[in-house]
Amino acid sequence: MEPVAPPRRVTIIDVAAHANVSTTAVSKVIRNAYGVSPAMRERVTAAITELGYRPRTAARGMRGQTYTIGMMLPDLRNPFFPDIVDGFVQQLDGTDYQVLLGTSFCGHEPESRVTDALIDRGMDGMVLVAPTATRAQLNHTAETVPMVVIGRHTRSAHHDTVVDDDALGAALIVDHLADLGHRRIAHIEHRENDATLAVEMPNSVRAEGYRRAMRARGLTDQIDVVSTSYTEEGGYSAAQRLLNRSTRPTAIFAGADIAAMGVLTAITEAGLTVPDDISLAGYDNTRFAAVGPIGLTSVDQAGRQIGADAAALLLQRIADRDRASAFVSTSPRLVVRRTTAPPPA
Amino acid sequence: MEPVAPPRRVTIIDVAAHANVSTTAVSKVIRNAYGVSPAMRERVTAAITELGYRPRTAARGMRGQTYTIGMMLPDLRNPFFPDIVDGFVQQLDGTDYQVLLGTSFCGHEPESRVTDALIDRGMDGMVLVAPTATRAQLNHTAETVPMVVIGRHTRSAHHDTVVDDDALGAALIVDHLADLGHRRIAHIEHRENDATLAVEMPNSVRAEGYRRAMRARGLTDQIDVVSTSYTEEGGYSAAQRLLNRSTRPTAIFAGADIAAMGVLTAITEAGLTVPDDISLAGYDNTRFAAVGPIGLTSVDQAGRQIGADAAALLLQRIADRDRASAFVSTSPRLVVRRTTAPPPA
DNA sequence: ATGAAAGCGCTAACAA
DNA sequence: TTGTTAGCGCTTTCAT
Repeated sequence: MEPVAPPRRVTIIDVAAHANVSTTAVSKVIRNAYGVSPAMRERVTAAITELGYRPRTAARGMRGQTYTIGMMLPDLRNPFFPDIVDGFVQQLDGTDYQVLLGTSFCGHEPESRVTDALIDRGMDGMVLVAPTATRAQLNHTAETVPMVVIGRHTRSAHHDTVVDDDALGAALIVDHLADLGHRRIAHIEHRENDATLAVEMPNSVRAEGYRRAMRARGLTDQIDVVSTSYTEEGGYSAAQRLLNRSTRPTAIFAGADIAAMGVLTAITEAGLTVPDDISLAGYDNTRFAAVGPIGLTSVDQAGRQIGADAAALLLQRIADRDRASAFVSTSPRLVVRRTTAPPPA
Repeated sequence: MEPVAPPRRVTIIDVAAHANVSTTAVSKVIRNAYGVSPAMRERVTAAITELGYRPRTAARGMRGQTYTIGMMLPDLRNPFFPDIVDGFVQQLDGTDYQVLLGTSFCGHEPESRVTDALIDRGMDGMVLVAPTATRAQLNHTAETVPMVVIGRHTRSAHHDTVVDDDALGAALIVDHLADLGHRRIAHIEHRENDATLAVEMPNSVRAEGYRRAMRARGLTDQIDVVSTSYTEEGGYSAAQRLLNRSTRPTAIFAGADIAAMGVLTAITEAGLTVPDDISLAGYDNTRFAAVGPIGLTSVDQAGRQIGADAAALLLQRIADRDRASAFVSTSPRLVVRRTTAPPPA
């Protein structure tokens, strides 16, 4: 028995022949387009079912639509991102769109490569989560394809934007810690070298919000920011540095829960206890913050809602590319758990 | 100023015209195909750069290749999966392939929908992580597109398979706990209703490995399995049930770290302490297991290696679809931390 | 080594 | 309402 060639895929032509109609009719039926009689629709639908026909996206893509939405995530390890994805996907449930994720793993697949790859694949729409591209690049992309940006603090006429009020969130933490009596409150930020980006990226806005809140509480001389990345390793190494200070902070505010996890490890290894020896707060209120023995004080930024908002905006933009752009800012909420307490006496 | 139409994308024809050559020549250059003089290559490359040309995947897809590999993940929240993705993507680094992720979020976007969507989008290859499709479905898919399956304990002539020896991993935990003196060791499994699938799914194999190991240690009458899902919520509710038993277990073996996190929360809420009151072990050795205050005893199954192996196999299969299929089984490793200790006296 | 031209499977403009 | 047909941007014979 010789190897059987993989059976050719069923095309619109097969369906048309099987139903004794034109390919146009079939095309109209699968697109729910205007101008098909009920009888025609029924015949075609029957043929489609019988033959198990599914349109090839590449062919449709040649004519404009791929029914695919691309999502760019900077990092799959940060447990906050799945919340966004979840809200996004759920909002799209019931539509014809399929969400595909591209991820620029910590740099060894640069963001622009992923974004370009998504464009080259003819996405009908794109969502970029905390992109580090320049404004010009973002606008350029947005002129090519309907786009929503999550996390960047910039208004653009070309794309919609959904952000959390990161400055407020940071202030919530600083005020909470200051109210508890802390003065030496350190912050761990995700490094941002580009000065232009710094005013727009969520990580930088949190850091700046921290500084401002510290000043507002009269703690200007206590401002202490360590730059690393929003990863466990980043939090770990940053905490090591902080714990080695001659006078170590009584509280650490990590800009992301994922970094706070690394901080916890470093604190534990140093033989210290949270919150007796040192207080710790995170950001994002990921599910891991709620885990029993951790009980991390954090800031909730409703990732699912952010994702859902982004999806709704993207659908609108796909429907009308020229509609005025929206800028949605959601309010964060402080979630106090057991990692924050008054400083040791 | 009227709204400017989005500039038409640069095509191969533009490049050909700009370089004064045929489109064939351009095509050959971008594919590194045989039969291009150095001079020709240089001219074309220059034109491509100058015009910023990038081929449209849809058009290439019409002729066979999309340079895209689809990855189906069952759940983005399980922190073990990013490890696999990471290894996979890194192995593909330097090739022309782009990895795109489809995810079937906890069922509200069923697995088959995602798989079909990836096929319809003309993926050059696919990786399915812990798919729940029937063998027949998997084989059918594999006849359509080069495919690697991660996690299923079945040999197939049509696709390659990469698995962890889950039975051994489960035994490592049971033996470890039994050696510590535990007898009432409960297991939390990810439910599998289909009896046929049960012998193939990693979750079921872990549960069966647990049972076998218990019997081998003479603990047959202590076998206690709670079925939920490998999620935090699943672990949480399962633990609640276990802690309400008239005689509660002295140790819990959660089939996944993510479930163990929920168990920790339940234990904490019950006012119990780990490992003094009760021991806990997980599986996957995710990064969260290592976090300081947790220190979860777990089983390492080298997700990055699994991902890398899968990628290597997939590349081979794309190059030669008829090559004999491989079945790679990796050995798990016990990682003892601080959540396991002898049972209370 | 190079180029002309057919065609992949759809959609949409136009005819009937 | 229904069908005919011209492409979309590539790749790939097949000539030259």
